[in-house]
Amino acid sequence: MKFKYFSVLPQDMQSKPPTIKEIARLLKLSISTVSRALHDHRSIGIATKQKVKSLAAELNYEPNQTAIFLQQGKTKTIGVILPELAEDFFSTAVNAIEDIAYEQNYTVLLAQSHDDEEREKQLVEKMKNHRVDGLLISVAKNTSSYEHFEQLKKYNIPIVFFDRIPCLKNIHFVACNMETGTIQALNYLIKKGHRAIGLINGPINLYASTERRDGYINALLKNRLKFDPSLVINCDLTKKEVELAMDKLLKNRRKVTAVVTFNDYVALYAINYLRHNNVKSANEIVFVSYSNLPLIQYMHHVPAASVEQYPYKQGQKATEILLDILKQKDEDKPENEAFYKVIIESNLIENLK
Amino acid sequence: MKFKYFSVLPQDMQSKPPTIKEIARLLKLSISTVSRALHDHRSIGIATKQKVKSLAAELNYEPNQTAIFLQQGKTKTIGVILPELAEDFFSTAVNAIEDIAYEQNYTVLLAQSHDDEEREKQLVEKMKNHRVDGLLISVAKNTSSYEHFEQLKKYNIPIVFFDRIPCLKNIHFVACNMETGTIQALNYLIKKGHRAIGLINGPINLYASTERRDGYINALLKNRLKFDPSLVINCDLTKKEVELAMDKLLKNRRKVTAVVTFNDYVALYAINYLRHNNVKSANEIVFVSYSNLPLIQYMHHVPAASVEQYPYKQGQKATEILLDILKQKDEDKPENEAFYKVIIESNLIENLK
DNA sequence: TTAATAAAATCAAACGTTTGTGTACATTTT
DNA sequence: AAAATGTACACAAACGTTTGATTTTATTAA
Repeated sequence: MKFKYFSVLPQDMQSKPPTIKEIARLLKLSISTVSRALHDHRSIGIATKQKVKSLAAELNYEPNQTAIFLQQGKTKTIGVILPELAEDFFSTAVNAIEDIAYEQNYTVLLAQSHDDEEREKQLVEKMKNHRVDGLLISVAKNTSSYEHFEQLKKYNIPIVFFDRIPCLKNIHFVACNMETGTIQALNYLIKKGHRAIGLINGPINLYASTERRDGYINALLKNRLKFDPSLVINCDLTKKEVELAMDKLLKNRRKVTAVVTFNDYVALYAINYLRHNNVKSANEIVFVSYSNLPLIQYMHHVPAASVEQYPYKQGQKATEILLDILKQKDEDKPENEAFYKVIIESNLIENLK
Repeated sequence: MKFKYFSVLPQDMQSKPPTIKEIARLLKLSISTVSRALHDHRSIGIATKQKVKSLAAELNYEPNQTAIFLQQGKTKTIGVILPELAEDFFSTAVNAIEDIAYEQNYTVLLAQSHDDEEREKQLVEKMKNHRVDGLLISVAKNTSSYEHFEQLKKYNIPIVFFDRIPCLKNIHFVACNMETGTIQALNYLIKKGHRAIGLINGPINLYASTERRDGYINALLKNRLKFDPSLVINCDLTKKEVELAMDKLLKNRRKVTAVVTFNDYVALYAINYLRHNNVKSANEIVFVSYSNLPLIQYMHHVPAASVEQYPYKQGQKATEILLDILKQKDEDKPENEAFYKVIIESNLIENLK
């Protein structure tokens, strides 16, 4: 059982990674000297620096991050919690987050809430335990209470929300203004002659839903059309509810000729529903959606236009803000009580036929 | 500048998170007693345990993981490096990895190589510095040298490869046997009467490409058809090269009536290429691909069948193996020189029309 | 030569835990 | 009554760093 400890170690296997302690011992120097030598501290002689560095290289020394984390009280890690990686919007945002974070030597601790509030809470807890320096969150669509976020403030862990942001006053966030995009979408449809335009919207508690609704209403009013509430249907974005919503729209007393959908997935579900139920008007209904799935161009019935939400830009901006906050904390700047509130304008993009 | 340090702290803001040290001080106990009390150690009196626990709860104490990491020499974190999160195969695999890891109280450090060997190397380095307990990797498609993986062995960080595995002897891996699926695919096509079947394959250095090729050849031979090398084309899976490959197949002296593509994306690119170039035979060519993109059902020209590669199962299995290895290490089991080599059989799944 | 200065290196504490060992005191055994 | 056992706690080292304060050594100025 214990025999292996008596075996002569074959070169490097099994041997613990080298530490500055080890280097110090070998070179008959103090630990602090080694540490400072490796950091090019001015109070260390050039000759010593050389010796230390070359031995470090030879031993393949790598500083133990966990020790540094403890010592410095930070982990150089940012946590990211988002609903669903499989959604293109989020995986693109993650690309940006990773890019920026790595640039500044941060690591990314990623986790998915799968749109489950309970899991989201657990993840926040986990991130806190892991002592991430900061957190980037896009909240689950049915998250209704925000205490778990408040907790982090007590731990002095800054949060930057992006895209799916909670309705709270004092938070940092980056989001896309969906209202402008929605107005563009409606103007586009109205100009094409559509009058009965449906809106398959998301959950009522999402700010994104409110924005779409507001844009929808405002555009109608600006165009001197009256707003018919029965043409706006909220759903939880699942396939089933989308189909129900589409069905409701079809049964509306007015003949709906265009539908604006919360995102490309909703559009897909709706279009698919029409096809599979052989709805006669299937090809007559024009869709406009949000999000711009890259795969959309390969679909059989392509939405006429999509509102681009700039996921990369959002992820990028959110990360930059978070890192900026962290930097300010490092520099011990007086607690800045201002909140970053970045809003990116959405834009309608017509899809090539 | 320094004024704020004199201010009376408003309840909890700014104050450092509580530690067991703090609890010990308040309760006039030793640090070790507090630690043991929180761990329900048998040598601590029940009354003391009560006092400690209730104060801990009151102060909202949470153990500082970074300290524990250092003390225990492990981080309860597994690193995951994969090519591209946006690919559905990988995001599904990540779902499994997260699920299993969280179940066993591990955290996941995720990073994408974007199929860039250089970046992959940097990430491996980063993971090593972060002292992840183990690594899950699906290698970049153009990775040709494997020294960066060898390095980790010296650090005693186990690696489990999944799906995209390198051609190395002594490694743990989970992969899908693409040969069986490929044979099924060819049998399917041959039974339908196809004789000139093209194969748009991946990069030559990927094992997955070899498997597909082998399955392709074997199925032909078993069916007493002769193998025509000009019908097999390797490419790097980019849209451009796929189109080139498709073009080559069209120009082949034999009239290709079916094409097997490396994955659904390749199929999409190929099909799209046919459509956009108004190739007359576009609708006559039957496609069979791998991977089963969930969105495939919404495409205008759906591959007739797909070889399922079970990304969730692969991710799950790989994580289980890694955690198992870690557990064995914990229990100080004699270094087991056996390597896990799990192979999951792929299966052809016909797509509903 | 001696004091003052600069340069180079060391000491020791700290970060927050865990854990092996030591030590009181009370309780039981002989 | 002395010895053995058990209970409940404290002490201190360790994990690998960083860093303020201090000491040693070499260099320069007076």
